[in-house]
This record gives sequence, structure tokens and C-alpha cells, in this order.
Amino acid sequence: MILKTNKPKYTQIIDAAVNVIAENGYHASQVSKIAKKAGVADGTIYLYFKNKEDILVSLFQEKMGIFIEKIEKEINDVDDAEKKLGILIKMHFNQLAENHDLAIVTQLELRQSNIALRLKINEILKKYLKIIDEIIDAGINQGVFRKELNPRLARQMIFGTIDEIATNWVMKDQKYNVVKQADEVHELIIQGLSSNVD
Amino acid sequence: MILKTNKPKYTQIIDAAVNVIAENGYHASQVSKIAKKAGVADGTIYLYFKNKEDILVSLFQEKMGIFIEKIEKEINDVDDAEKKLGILIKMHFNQLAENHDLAIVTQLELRQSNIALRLKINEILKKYLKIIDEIIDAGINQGVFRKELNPRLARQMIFGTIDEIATNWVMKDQKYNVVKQADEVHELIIQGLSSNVD
Amino acid sequence: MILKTNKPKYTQIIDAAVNVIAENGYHASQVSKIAKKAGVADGTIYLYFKNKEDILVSLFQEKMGIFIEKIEKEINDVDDAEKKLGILIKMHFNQLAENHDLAIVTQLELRQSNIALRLKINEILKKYLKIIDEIIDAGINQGVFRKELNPRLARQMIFGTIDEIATNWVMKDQKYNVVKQADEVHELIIQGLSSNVD
Amino acid sequence: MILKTNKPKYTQIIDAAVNVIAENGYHASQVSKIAKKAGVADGTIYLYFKNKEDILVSLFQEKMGIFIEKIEKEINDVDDAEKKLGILIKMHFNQLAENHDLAIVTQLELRQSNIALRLKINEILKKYLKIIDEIIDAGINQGVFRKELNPRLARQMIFGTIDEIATNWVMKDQKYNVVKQADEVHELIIQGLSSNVD
DNA sequence: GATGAATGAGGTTTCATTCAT
DNA sequence: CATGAATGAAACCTCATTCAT
Repeated sequence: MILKTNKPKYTQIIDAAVNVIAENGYHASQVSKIAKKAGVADGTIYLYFKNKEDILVSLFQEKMGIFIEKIEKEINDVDDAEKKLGILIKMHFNQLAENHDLAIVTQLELRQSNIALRLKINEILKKYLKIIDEIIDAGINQGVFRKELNPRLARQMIFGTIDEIATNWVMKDQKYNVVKQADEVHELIIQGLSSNVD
Repeated sequence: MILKTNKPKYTQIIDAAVNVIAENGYHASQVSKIAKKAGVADGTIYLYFKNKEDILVSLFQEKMGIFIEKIEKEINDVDDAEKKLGILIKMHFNQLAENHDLAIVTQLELRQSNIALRLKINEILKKYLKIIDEIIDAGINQGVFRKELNPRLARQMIFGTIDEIATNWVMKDQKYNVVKQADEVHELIIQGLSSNVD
Repeated sequence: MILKTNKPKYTQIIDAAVNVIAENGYHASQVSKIAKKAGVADGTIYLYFKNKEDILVSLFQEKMGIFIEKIEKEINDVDDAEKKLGILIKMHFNQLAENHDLAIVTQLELRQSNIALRLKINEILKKYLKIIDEIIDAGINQGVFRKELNPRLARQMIFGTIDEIATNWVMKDQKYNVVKQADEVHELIIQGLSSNVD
Repeated sequence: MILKTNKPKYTQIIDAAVNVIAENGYHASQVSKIAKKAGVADGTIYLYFKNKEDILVSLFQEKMGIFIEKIEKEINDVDDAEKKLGILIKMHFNQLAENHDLAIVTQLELRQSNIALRLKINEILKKYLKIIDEIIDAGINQGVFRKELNPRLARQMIFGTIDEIATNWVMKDQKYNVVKQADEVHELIIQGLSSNVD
């Protein structure tokens, strides 16, 4: 469906890209298809973006920006690192659940891109990873997380776990409620597997 | 008749594919390049594989088969679930560290493939995930892992953590020793972040 | 949107195809060769035709359309079925003789195509066969052709004869004047072999 | 079905070729398929035939040889040119009707071959065309055919008519009885369309 | 004579990007 | 600003033929 809204073309194109990629898959999302969905001519795309890769990088940047901003806002309202982490997990799942297409694009489709693009995406992701790093630091300082933690490994565990769970959920066509599992995931990350029968 | 025996040519081609993909990247790995590296004619590839995708699926199948077999062997020697998990993590990292090219191919390049291929790869991965599931089950039964664990989430945490760490390590050009961190990762998964100051 | 209008490019490509096929033969007529002769890029072909087969079907359709139109026009000017047939035969040969390349393409090269294409060509030919059928009907009604004629066999005789003569002429490199034989052929079809010494 | 008969391999291969081409079509009849059906190795084909084209030429030669021989035999028993022609037409249809696969191969599939092969086939056909020529000559000499006949055109009419009718019959999946129409076709060729109301 | 594994040339089509209007 | 027709590079796979055994 082509809608000629009064959104600036830049936003129109990015939203069209999300939609087209979610519906057709990364490799079947030609520039011409995105242009058509955005209601602009193929050539117009190149007035707003350097090239196709730039659309995707910008897409990720824009959406991730909003993603991060919302999470930061909520996290800043609490002091306890453990609670911060709980909020981050719940909001991570929540934002994906609220945007069906974006979930598909970020969890599945964009990962098919070439390594150059993936490195750029990783660059953008760093802001998010930094938030996780800060929570870990805070937790250690507050004494709720173990002093001996390797912060990098801890962050990779947190992100790896959340991301794997999100990806599995998208691959199952988002059929179950992943947000409801946030607390369990939180508990898992905080307590690990152990029954602590020391 | 195409038989996937351990004939030299079949193995030659798969090993060439690993090498070519690691060196040139997924999208720049033409069949002709693989054939050249394997020392066979382009057409010979098609005596052993249905099509290009089949090379990649077979590659993953063969290598993952060995990967799993070795891990299973070691794990069966111990009873304690926690130790089993420790072995799995160490061997996972170890096998990637021992095969530089294969690490690049499985952690980075093969993930750029289209969804059809990714689904086939996931199918193969299931055998590995099943081993993790069995460790979790054993741990719960032995009382070393919490009864309340959601086994699926636990498995996703374990795999997500290991995979994220492995991918980061490969993206950093395998510059540090990931095997040395196996114990720390194990501890992280078993104990979580918490300092347990309950 | 691809419109089969009389835009220059569409016609350019078809005419180039006739020329290239006549000169190089059906199997040696690559799309790139046709594009070059038409003075367009390879990809431009696909803005005007679905695929290579579509070039050939369109070629036959366009040329046969003109062929039929011209014959119909002349035939409509006379009433006598016998004369209609005479005109059809003369014009059939004449149009082939006027277009050296097209004669080669339709009589020799296009017949090497696969069955799918041949069926499409046959479909187009039906319009021409229908004209022959109408002449036969008219002739029977006018009493100049025998009442007992099997119209289908009669049509097959007419078309088979004309086509065989045309093909032989093309295979002899169009070295003699086939148009001059039109009257003889007409006589042959009307009177048969018989000397009528009943 | 692969039958290891004690027929010489040469004949085995030709019969397999007829069968394979009739079933799969000209372009889908690879040498390996013919070899398989003949129950020999691919390489064995090249002990009996120079190349693939040679199989097809030999096939046509062998089968046409039998075809012609039978017709000649019957024709020699009568003197009247008109009757000779009647026999030729009936036997032409009859031999095609008796060999379903061969009819498909000669009327449809072999015509998709390249021009080089078609020229060789025409060379073989000449023996058959010569028989027709002799009938025409005899008819003129006997006074049953018109003196003024152009013998070449007459031969092209006869062969073109018979061939067109045979081809149409094969394209209609040989669903009706073409042999029954032989007399009508004969009459058509002898008397033409005309009702002779001079 | 017979085998069949190996060879390697060759072509259709897609799609990101440009640029004249 | 916007258009969209035109560009042209690039690769998977088939199959007739060979030749060492």
C-alpha cells in the first residue's frame, strides 16, 4: 500500500524499507521495491541516501536510536542495577513485540547483510552495549554483582542471551508472548543455572 | 550416482569451500573459485553436490557432525551436569580456536546466507542444542540446577552466551585466547551475575 | 511498465533479432548479440521483453500480424474463392521474398525452438490458417471447390504445399524466383496432378 | 526399461534413442540418458557413433531405409502411377501409425535440430523424394498426370501435403486414424480443390 | 571391447546506480 | 527537487566428449 503522507521523504523511505524487507526478505528487497512502497521514484532515493547500504544503516540508526532512548529514560528512573537490568530486558522484548516488522528486520533479515554492513551495524549497537556495560559497572559498585566479573564477558552473556531469545521468538513467528518471559530471563541472568546448594 | 562417502574429492571440495569462504567472504565465493582451490573442474563439483547450496549445507553438516561427536564423547565420560557444561563450553571454544577458517565461516560468513539455507543449518544445529538440553535436564535431576528453570530459556541463554562470545572473538580477528575464558564463562552461566548477598 | 507500443526500442530490438538470427542461426543468437545489434544494453532488452523466448514470440507475432493483415486486405477486394487463393499464394511468397532475413528466420531458424515456443508460434499461426479455412468454405459455397472436400485436409494440403515450397526455396538460399511460380502452385492446388482424361 | 538383448549394440543404441527422444523430447535427450536406456556405458556410445549427431543421423537413416524399402516393394507391384501414389500415401501414414515413438521423433523432435543436422536428414530424405519423382514422371508418361506439371513443384506439393497432415496428426497426439484418410488425401492431390465445372 | 569419472566452455538475467529532462 | 529509462557487470550449472583403467 503506497501512502503519500506528509512525512518527510527520508522517513517515508526508511519506513518503506522496514516494511519491504519484513515482507520480502533482505535479498528480495530491491531499491525499486522500496521506492515504490515509499511512493517515490527510484532516483529520489539517491537524493536522501548515498546508496542502498546507507538506507539500511540509517534505518538501523534511526530505529535503534529510539530504542535506546526509551530504555535509557526508564533506566535512569531507578538506581538499583538489578532493577535496571530487569527494565532493560523487559523493554527490549517489549519494543520488538510492539513492532512486528522491525523485529523481523533486525533479528533476521539485516543479519544476512555483508560483513561491511554488519560492522557498521555493530558500531551503532555499541551505544546499547554501553548501557549494559554501565549497568554491570553499577552492579559491581553496588555490590549486587560479583566483583570478579569480567565485564566484557558479562555483557556478552546478557546481550547474547537476550538476542538469542528474541531471535528464536521471531523465528517462531512471534507466536508466543516473549515479554511475559522477561522476569524469568532476568532471574536466569542474575542467578545463573545453579541451585546454590553450596 | 552421488554418494557422500569419504572419497577424497568430496572432502577436497568441502575443505576448499571452507578455505575460499574464509578468505573471500560468502558472497565472493564463486563455485569456480572453490573448484580451482579444490583442484577439480567446475563440473566435477556437481558430481558430488546437487548445487552450490548443497556444498554449504554439506560443509556445515560434516563439520558440525565432527564438532558434536567430539563433544559428546568427552561429555559422556563425566556424570556431573555442571562439569558436562564446563566441558561443552571449553570444547566449543577449543574447536573453533583450532580451526581458524572454520570459525570465520560458521560464525560470520554462513550467517549471510538466505533464509532457506539458514533453516537447513538450523536443522543441523538442533543436534547440538539437544545435547545442551540433555545437560540441563541432567542438572535439574541431579539437583545442581534449579528446579524452576525454564529449560528452553536456559538453553537459549547457554547457546546465546557461547555464540555471542565466539562471534565477538572472531570479529576481533581471533586475537585473544578465547579458550582461556571458558572457565569464567562457565562460572557466569552457572552463577549468573549475582554476588548472592541474599 | 512495459508497453508493446510502436516505440522505437521495441521495434529496434525485434528487427535486430531477425537480423541476428538470420545471420548467426537460432542457437548462436545470444541476447547480448541482439542487444548489440539493436544498439542497446543487454538489460534494456528486459525492459521490453519478459525473457528471451518473449522476444521470439513477439517477433513472430509482430511480423505474422503484418503478413496476415496485408493478405487479408488484398483478399477482401475479390469475391471469387479461387482468386482469393491465388492472391494468398502469391502474397505469401512475395512477402517472404521481400524480406530475406525474415524468410530464413520463419522457415528455418524458429523451427529449431523448443516445443513450448513452437506451441506459442502455432497459436499465432492459427489466424493464418483461419483465413485459408475461410477461403475453402467460400469456395465450396460458391461451387468452385468440391462439396465433398474435407476442409481440414484441404487446408493442410494448401498450407503444407506452400510451406514446403517456401522452405525448399529458402534452403536453396533463395536463389530462384519463387514468386514467379505462384501461378503454377495455384494451378497445382486447384487442379491437382490429374490430366482429367476421365 | 533397460533390456539387455542380444541385438547388436548399434541397434540397441538407436532404438534407445528413438525411445528416449519420443519420451523426453529432443532437447532433453542427453547422451547419458540414451546410454542408460540402451544398457551401455556413456563411453560405449562413442565406439559405435562418431558423436551425438551421428546417432540421430544414423537413426534416421536406418528407419528411413526400412520405410523406403517397404514402400518401394509395394509400389513395384503396380504399374499405374496414380495407384502407385495411392499406395505411397497409405503406406506413409501406415508406417507412422505403426510406430508411435518413431512418428513423434521424425515429425516433431528431429526438426528441432540445428541446420547442419537438418541438411544431413534432407540428404537421406532424397531417396524418398526420388521415389515420388519417379511416380510423377511415370504419371506424365502414362498420360494420367498433366504434361505441363513442374515436377519439382508437384513433388513438393505431394510431400508437403503428406508431411503437414502427418505432423498435425502427431501434434494431436495421434488421436484419430490417419490411415483412413489416405484415400481422401490421394483424391485431393490428384484432383485438387476444383469441382471442375469448366 | 567396455567403462564412467572427469572435464570446462558458455549464456540468461538481475538490479544498484546514473543522468538527461 | 524529482523522475524513471537505461545501463552492464557478473555467475551457476549442463552435458557432449575423453581416456585411464
